[in-house]
Amino acid sequence: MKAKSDLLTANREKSNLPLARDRVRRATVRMPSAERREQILKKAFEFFSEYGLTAQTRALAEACGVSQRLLYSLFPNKSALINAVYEAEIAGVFKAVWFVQLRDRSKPVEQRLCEFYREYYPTVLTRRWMRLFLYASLAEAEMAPTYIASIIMQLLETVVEEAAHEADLSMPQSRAELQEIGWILHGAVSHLAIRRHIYHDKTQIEINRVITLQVKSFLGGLKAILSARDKSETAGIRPEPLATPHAS
Amino acid sequence: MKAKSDLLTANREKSNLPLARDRVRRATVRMPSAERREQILKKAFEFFSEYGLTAQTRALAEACGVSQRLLYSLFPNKSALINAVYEAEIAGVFKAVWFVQLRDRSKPVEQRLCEFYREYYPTVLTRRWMRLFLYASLAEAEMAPTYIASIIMQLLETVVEEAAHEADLSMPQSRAELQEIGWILHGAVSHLAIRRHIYHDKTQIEINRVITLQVKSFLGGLKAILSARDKSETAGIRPEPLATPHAS
DNA sequence: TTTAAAAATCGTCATCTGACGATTTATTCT
DNA sequence: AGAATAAATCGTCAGATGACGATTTTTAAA
Repeated sequence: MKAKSDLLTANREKSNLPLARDRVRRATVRMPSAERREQILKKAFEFFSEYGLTAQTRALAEACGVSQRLLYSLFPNKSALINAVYEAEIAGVFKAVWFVQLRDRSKPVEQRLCEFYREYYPTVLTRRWMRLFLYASLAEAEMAPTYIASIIMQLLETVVEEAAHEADLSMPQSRAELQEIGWILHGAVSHLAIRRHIYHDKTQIEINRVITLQVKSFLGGLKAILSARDKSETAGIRPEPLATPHAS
Repeated sequence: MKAKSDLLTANREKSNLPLARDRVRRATVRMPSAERREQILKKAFEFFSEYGLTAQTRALAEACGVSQRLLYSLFPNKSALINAVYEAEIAGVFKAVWFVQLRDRSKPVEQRLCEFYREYYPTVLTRRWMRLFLYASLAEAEMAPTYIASIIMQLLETVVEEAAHEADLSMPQSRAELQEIGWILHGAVSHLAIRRHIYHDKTQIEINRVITLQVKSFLGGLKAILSARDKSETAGIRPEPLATPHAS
């Protein structure tokens, strides 16, 4: 057998010989190109996130119930198609309101963080999003950094600033350190998504419960790595070398 | 151009026409098959972790300086080759001593955890290890769970047990919850590796510094999610419903 | 030095795969 | 209804790509 072991590729399982008659069901209805384009992008998102960026256009076309050639009428090439999917489904899902909600000091930070991650997790860190993001990051060097640089960095700063403010802790000395601290929580939540969606972790504990644990742990831990705030300053990064002393 | 955009595949960059003469340097020295096998496995590790499991055997052979056919004399097929790599380079790198060191109560847990992760990170969570692990996890469902189930679970329990013991905190009610708590730290460190090796994070903060922050944060946060220990018990999971109360 | 076993390569097959010119089929406009 | 336009498919090309039988080359034993 010329198998190729499904470990390596992700072709349609359709080994059933495509006899001339009874041909594969193709586009039954004619759509305006823009609409069909959207439909294909949607399917492509599912498809590539499941089988990887190296999965074949023929298989995608089949999944769309459309001829492979049509893909090339709507997109100049495979790479452009993938980029379009990435643009639509990866880069554009973060909601701007989240920043507002995270800064709403009428609620305690713990609540704000829990609420945020309980929405962020099922909205952004879905199986499809995670997988496509990882496939893209592994293959291409630019995609992940773009998303992270433009959005996550801002998020990390907001989270740490709000948490530090409420606990009366001084902000980290440098922006880099601030980000690493923000990543402690954001990384834990992201890794939770990776475990569940990529590593197929079977843990049954409810997501919201886990997020609560992570948020509580983060807020509690913050006191151990940031020094108490010297009354005066309000927010913003002060290049004050208070620093966290190295340990051991 | 029939490009295929290097986003999608990972063929040798050798577009330079392989003129008949001046042919590619091939195995100059004859090796006993076992030795050559090892050499190929080593290269294959670099190769597949860099370009993904779908990268081509011809390119691998070239990287090895060996004919493609030889690969098939040493391994029954590509899939078996990949499994051999995974077995050797992914599954077998965890050092048993680490468990002993983590349980050495003559040192404070913070020190033990820092020392452990400062060794675990550069030993296990290397660029190659991470990338191959992810490629394999994305493609195959069994690989990650095997590693995680057999080793990491045990690690998580050790970490939480040691940390809880030193801080006089009661152990979590269930094994599942214990693991989720252990993942807070382990996930943060793992995600750090993902950021640096997969997302190409440019942060310049030294790894050991970050690990210190994460360990401190974890230990500090533990007090916020585990209740103080009722004097008596020593260790091991007690199915005592002390539990961490749900929040918000 | 001869010779046999092992190591390594050559050459090739069958299929896969991205790409796209040519053609057909459906829809809309007059 | 007939023509023009857009939607979709057919069929195919050229280069990949896993696999492997046949052959050559090296090494070491006799």
